[in-house]
Amino acid sequence: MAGGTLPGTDADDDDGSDRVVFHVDMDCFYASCERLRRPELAGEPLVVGMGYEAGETIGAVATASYEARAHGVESAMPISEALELLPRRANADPADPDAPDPGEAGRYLPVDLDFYKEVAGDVKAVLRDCADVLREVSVDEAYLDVTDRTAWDAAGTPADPPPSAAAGPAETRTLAEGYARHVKERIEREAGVPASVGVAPNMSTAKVASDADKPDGLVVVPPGEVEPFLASLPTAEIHGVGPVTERTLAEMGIETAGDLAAADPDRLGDALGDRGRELYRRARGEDDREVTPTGLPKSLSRESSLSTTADEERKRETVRALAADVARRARERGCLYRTIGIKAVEPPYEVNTRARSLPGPVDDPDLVESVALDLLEEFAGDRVRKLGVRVSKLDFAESDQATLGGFDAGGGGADSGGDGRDRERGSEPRSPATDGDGGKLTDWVGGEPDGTDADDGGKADRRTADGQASLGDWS
DNA sequence: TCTGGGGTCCTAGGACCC
DNA sequence: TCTGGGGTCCTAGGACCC
Repeated sequence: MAGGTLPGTDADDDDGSDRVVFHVDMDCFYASCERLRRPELAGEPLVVGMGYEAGETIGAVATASYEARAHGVESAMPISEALELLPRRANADPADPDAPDPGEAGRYLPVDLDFYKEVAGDVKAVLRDCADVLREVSVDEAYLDVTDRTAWDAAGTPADPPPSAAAGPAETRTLAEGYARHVKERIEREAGVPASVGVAPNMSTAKVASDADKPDGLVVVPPGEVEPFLASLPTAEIHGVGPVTERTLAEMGIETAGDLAAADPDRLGDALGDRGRELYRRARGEDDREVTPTGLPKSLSRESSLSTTADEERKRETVRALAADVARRARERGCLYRTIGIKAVEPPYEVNTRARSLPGPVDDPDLVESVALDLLEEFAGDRVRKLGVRVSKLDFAESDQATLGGFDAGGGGADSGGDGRDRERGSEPRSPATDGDGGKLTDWVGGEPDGTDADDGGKADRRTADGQASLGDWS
């Protein structure tokens, strides 16, 4: 075992393993990044909108600074609604008596993900340096297993008065708390953005802890205090409880994590399936998931909203663009895909998905387009408000190392983790369509959505409805 | 809350195979 | 021809997360 650095870190745990898990959660990350490069925005209400363009009212709130949240602006809120709560500061003209009060106005900026990824790269560098196992959940969130770097032992000398931030009995400060503070301060110093850190013996509790005192929080939940820490929280605070589950639980009389922990697991299982039993365990602080490094993606997709339309050419044009983009990203990341799908959202908000699997993995932009367009045919004549294209059943085995980590070298770099390491190299260098067994192309290119044409011995009449595009690659 | 974009995982039914 | 059960793969939808 690598470095049982501290006395008592290794095998003294009674209940199997007292791991030390950190959950690091950047505070309103996009807003913090904007302030990093525009310090004059500090202290001002700031809204970062996705799908937003300067001066427009379209899009949704990706991140609101805490100052903006004080005005009621929330994540995912339409920009138009946010603007009613918090007018644009640009409109606050002191000379105009009708203009909003500058003190009651905020800044609105569009999302600049490439820049945020650069900053996230700095954060990631600190985290990698501080932990043996790092799982990046998203651009602004990660789990660290630091069991081998610190411990739950009480910190030695109570040199200074407890900073009071940590939950739990302040008098029992632990080495883990000190280490978390160190990590937090390094992030702030080296990346220039604030983070909240939750410290606990497992992932799900650490997650809740990082959320418990945002922003700039540090909440430590030692092994013995997990259940009491969780007990008073509303069920929605438990990771995995969304609006639907929250309602279901409430109907069962379960309002808090404490209620959940005391509920009958079989009853939860009946109501919610395996998830119910899992949530029961989490509410009790039981979570033995290992912190594992971020893996490679399982799917890649693009979608975009349209003003509701039934215009066929408009829909097809949108799908073509989305398909091209998805295919390009797949190629950049050096992955093949075996399933191509679309999403069509009809008003008011009916989500439809259709997908078709291929005989073997491919990297073929033309095929993505033709299959996506073909799947779209089913919605001919329907009004849609959003369209999407997705590839899945990804296969990185054949990818050349060069492109694997190669999300554009420059600004965009530092993409989410999973830089292609590990991965049982699948022995056979698979090339597109090797195991394709030739026939039945019509099953997935051109032709009717399904089943028709009884595939008569797979004669593969290579000229199909409209899928001529890339069949060549396959025969 | 009339809803932006990129993901993950789970469930359920059907096809197909043995 | 009737029939059981198990396993796998596929598609579609749903809930959830950030």
